[in-house]
Amino acid sequence: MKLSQLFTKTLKEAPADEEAVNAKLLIRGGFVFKNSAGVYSFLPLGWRVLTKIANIIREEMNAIGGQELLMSTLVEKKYMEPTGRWNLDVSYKAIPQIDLDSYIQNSKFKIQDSFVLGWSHEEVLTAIATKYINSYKDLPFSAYQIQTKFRHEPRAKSGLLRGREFMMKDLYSFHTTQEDLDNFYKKAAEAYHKIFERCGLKAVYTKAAGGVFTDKFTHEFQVIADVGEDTIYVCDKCEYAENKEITKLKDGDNCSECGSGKIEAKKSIEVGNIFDQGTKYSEALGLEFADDNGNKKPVIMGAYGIGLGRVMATAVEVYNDEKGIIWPENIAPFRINLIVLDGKNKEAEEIYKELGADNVLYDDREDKTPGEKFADADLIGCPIRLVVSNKTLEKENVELKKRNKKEMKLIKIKEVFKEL
RNA sequence: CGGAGUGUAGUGUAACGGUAGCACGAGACGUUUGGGUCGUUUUAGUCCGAGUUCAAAUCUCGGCACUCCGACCA
Repeated sequence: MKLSQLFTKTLKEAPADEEAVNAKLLIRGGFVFKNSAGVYSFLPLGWRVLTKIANIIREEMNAIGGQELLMSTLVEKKYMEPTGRWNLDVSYKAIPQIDLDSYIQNSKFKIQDSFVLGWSHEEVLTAIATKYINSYKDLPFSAYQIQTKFRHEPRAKSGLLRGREFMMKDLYSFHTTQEDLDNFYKKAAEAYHKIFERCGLKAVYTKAAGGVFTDKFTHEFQVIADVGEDTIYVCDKCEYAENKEITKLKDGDNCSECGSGKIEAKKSIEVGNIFDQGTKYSEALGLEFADDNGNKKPVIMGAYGIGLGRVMATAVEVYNDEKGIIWPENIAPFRINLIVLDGKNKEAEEIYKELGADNVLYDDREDKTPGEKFADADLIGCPIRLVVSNKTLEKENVELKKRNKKEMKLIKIKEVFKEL
C-alpha cells in the first residue's frame, strides 16, 4: 500500500478527552474512528489489523474442528424468550419504524415481537442445531462465527476495551457427554493460548464466574495490564489464577496449587473466555439427541468467545512507547514500513514491488519531510522500517530498523529480500 | 444508573461579562530534504435551547455529547 494513496492521515495530537492509551494511539494513527462512545469504525489500517487477528483465530478454530458460519444479527423474540434472555439490559432492540396511528390501529404490530440485535448467539445456533441434530451420531460438532455484537453498556470506556458494538468470535460446541465436552474444552483452551501467543499476548488462564451465560465456573484469558478492569489473583510461580469475583485468595497467600508460589493481585484485561454451559440452552430450546438405546437426552454445550477489537486494543496497551504503537509481528497492519527520502527512486520502487503491496506500507509521499515520515512510521508501528535515501544509495544500501529496537543497520539492496 | 469534570475552527489551546486570538492541519507561492524545516498568504470555530444583561464563549436553568470514578459487565 502506498501511503500517498491512503485516505486517512495521522494526527499530531490525540483528542484531549481521551485517556486510554489504545484510544489515543489508534485514533492518532488513523486505525479507527470514534463515532460515539464505545462505537468505532475501523479504517483501512485498523481493519487490516482486525483482519489479521480474525485470520489467526480462524486458523486455530478450524484446527480444532470448528466450522465457520454466519448467523443472523437480528434475533427474534422466539429465540431469546425460552432462555429468559429476551429482556436483559444488555439488549438493543430493533423496532420497526411505523407511524403511531397505524401502530395503534393495526394490532398485528407489536413492539415486543420485534428483534434484538444479537449480543450472543447460543439460542440461534441451538435452534439451528435442532433441525440437524437427531442422533448421537451427529455429535459432537462445533461451529463459530466472527460477527459484530451489540451490547448496551451503561458505561462504555477505555477506548476499544469496552464498547457497545464490537467484533467477536463466538464458537459453540455440542456434545453427548460431559467427558466429551471437557476434552473439547481443553482443546479450545489450548487453541486460545495459541491464538493469543500468535497475537503477541501472554494470556493467563483464570477461573471465573459465568454471569448470565452459565451457572458453572468458567475460564477467562486475562492479559495483565494496568488499564484492565478486572482483578485477578495469580500465582507468581505456576500461574494458577482466579478472578476477584469468585476467589477466596488474597494478595500474599501461598499458592494452593503448586504450594510454593505467592499469590499476587493484578489488574488485567479479559481477552477471551470459555464456558461450560451444560444443558441450559439445549433444554430451553429442545435440542436433544437419541443415544444408542434410543433414549432422548439434552445436548451438552460449551461456548467460547474472543473480542477481536479488545485483542487489538490490548496489544496497543501492552506494546507502545512515547512515539506510538509497536505492533506484534503477526497483527501489524503491514510488516514493513518502507520510507523513501530525497524524492522517489527506482530502488525503492523495486523493493516495494518485490516485497509486495500487502506486506509493505510504502511512504512515497513527496510533500512530507523526513521527520514527518519517521514520526508517522513510529506512530503506525510496523515491526520493520526500511529507509532508502541518497545517503543509503551511495553504497547501494538500505537502512533497516526494527520498531522495537534502537539499532539500525545498513544492508545491501540485493540482500534485503533474503534478510526479510 | 449515582458521582465528578469538560464541551471554542479538522486537531490542540487562549480570551475580566465588552473586537473570538494563537499554533498545528488543509489550500496557494517560495524554501528545505535523515527526526513533525522556514517564510508570505488563504481557509475555518464558541454543542443545542431558553433566561439574566445595554452586552454572554464567559453567569443561570434545561437538554445533548464526551472523559474519569463507582454500580453493572451477559
